[in-house]
Amino acid sequence: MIKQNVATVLNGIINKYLELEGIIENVNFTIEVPPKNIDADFATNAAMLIAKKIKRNPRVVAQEIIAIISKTSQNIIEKTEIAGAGFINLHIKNDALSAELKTILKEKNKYGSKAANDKEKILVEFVSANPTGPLHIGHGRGAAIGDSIARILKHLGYSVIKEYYLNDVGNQMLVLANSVECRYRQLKGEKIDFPIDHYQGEYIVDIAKRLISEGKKLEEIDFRKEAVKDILKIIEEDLGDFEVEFDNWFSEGNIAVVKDKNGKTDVDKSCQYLLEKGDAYEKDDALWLASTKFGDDKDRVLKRSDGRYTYLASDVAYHKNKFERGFQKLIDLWGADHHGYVARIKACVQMLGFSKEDLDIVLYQLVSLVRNGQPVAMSTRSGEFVTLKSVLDEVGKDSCRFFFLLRAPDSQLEFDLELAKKQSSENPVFYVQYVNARCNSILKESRNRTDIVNDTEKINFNLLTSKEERDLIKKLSAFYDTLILSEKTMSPHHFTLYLIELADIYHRFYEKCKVLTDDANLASSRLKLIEGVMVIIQTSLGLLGVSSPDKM
RNA sequence: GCGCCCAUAGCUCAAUUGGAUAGAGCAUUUGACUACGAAUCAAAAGGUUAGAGGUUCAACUCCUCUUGGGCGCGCCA
Repeated sequence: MIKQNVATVLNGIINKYLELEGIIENVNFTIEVPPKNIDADFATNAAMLIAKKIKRNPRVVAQEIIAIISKTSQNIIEKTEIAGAGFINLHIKNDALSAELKTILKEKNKYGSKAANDKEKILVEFVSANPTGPLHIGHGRGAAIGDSIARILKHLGYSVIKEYYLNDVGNQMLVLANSVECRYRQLKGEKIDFPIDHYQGEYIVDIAKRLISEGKKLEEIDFRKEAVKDILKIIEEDLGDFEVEFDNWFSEGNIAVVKDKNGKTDVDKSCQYLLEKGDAYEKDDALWLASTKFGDDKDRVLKRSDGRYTYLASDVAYHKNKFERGFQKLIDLWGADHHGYVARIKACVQMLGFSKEDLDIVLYQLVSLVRNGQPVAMSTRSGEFVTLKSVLDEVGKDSCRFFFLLRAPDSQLEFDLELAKKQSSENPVFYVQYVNARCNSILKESRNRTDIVNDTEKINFNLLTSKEERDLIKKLSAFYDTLILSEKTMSPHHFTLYLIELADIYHRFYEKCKVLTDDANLASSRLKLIEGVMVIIQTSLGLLGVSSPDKM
């Protein structure tokens, strides 16, 4: 949070400066880590932005600002200089870095957290795969991203609920039920063809086999119920292996089937609501959503002329239900192939009286699997799709989750099974986990010494002055920046990149600075730095759902 | 035809949302283990950010067009 402290200080100074210049509006300046060739801890573009507003030379403005800094901010900022077109470069005092390290050691895995009190309630809905088969690898990416977003928001103090929306009614359920029934009949010796558009997977046969082994007779079987039961069990096991846990499973039946005392479902009522409000209308015997009012390409059907509702009608009722449960913010994770639905759902949200920002839709691109340079085909109905389970069994949970989170959700992900399996430097998961193992090894070794000081209060942090040590502390503090950035962009991939960079800086520190030196004071303070590294590595990996082994 | 996303080093991808000389990993070349783990480090090489215009003190980032790719456009889910 060093950056935030600097920001607070600079904000005060800039506002004061603006006041003197008679400028009322705010200036949205940035504080950044300068490129490697620049010798400074942070840099700000404030002077350039102000100069533009008041039409003066940016370097002159910068000069006036650093004059104020040197008068008022000596507790944090060691020195400043002007560079380039008018950047102000800032050098941070060692005391400020030490203080940050102490905070990390004190707060441990709560570092960067905020009090949970008056924060928003957020609902993150993800995976939500139809219960028609095991999860495939695309669902896995959604699971990894959704779960990680939830963990990040939780760490930031939000009250977060993770929900799985279960489409357990409707057309595909009939197909599913019929698929199982066909397999059942075939196993019983009937010569019937299995329809080409039905679910081909072996798991369908397994369900039929179970029903036969339990001695169930054809007439007494509810194939839909039996199939959903077994498949849900499979999905729950897959998610369990992936260490993704849901707080709530929301059945579509709740809103589409369950009726109140007037015989109305939630879907009936929300359609009625829209109709009365004028956001839905009847045409050609169907009920239409006037989504063009809120920027959609065309209006959409809610209820077909044959009286059946569309999927969209359920979705309206479902999102209404979410808001009614008291969530201020909804986050939906969808595969990118659903992007065409964004406009209409955002329209619904606004018709329900909320702002379109109250619903955040994170689209993630598909995963393309590669094995031996050959792309692996993925189709949910072909029967030869790649299940999440098969990938998990092959490469392990940690690699799998890390790889899914390696890229921004928006970019397509190439998942190389052979690479993810490698326990070598080619594999970034191991590169990061190795840091924790190395640190742990040093801690273990340090216990053989009697001259090490353990009490943080008695440590002399001013001994940590080398470039490597300073870089490491600054990077630990950037954990918070990464949290904020991940929240802002709804994208956990910043953490995988952060961890790789942190590991890089740690390994450089390791080469240059021997921790267990003969100098007991120096060794003690460096050990505290190691502890800080472990706190941040473990917390960060935790946010990604990846473990931090003590040894590898 | 219309809409959304994308195009960055040989490959897979970043770039703190408009900042300084565009960065990592892999692959290639060269060096470093009698110090806490070499699953590591140091160094070299690799780029007209698809192309052309525009806005800006500053553009991979914003705007327009062109080219090439992915996806979506049903009273399907």
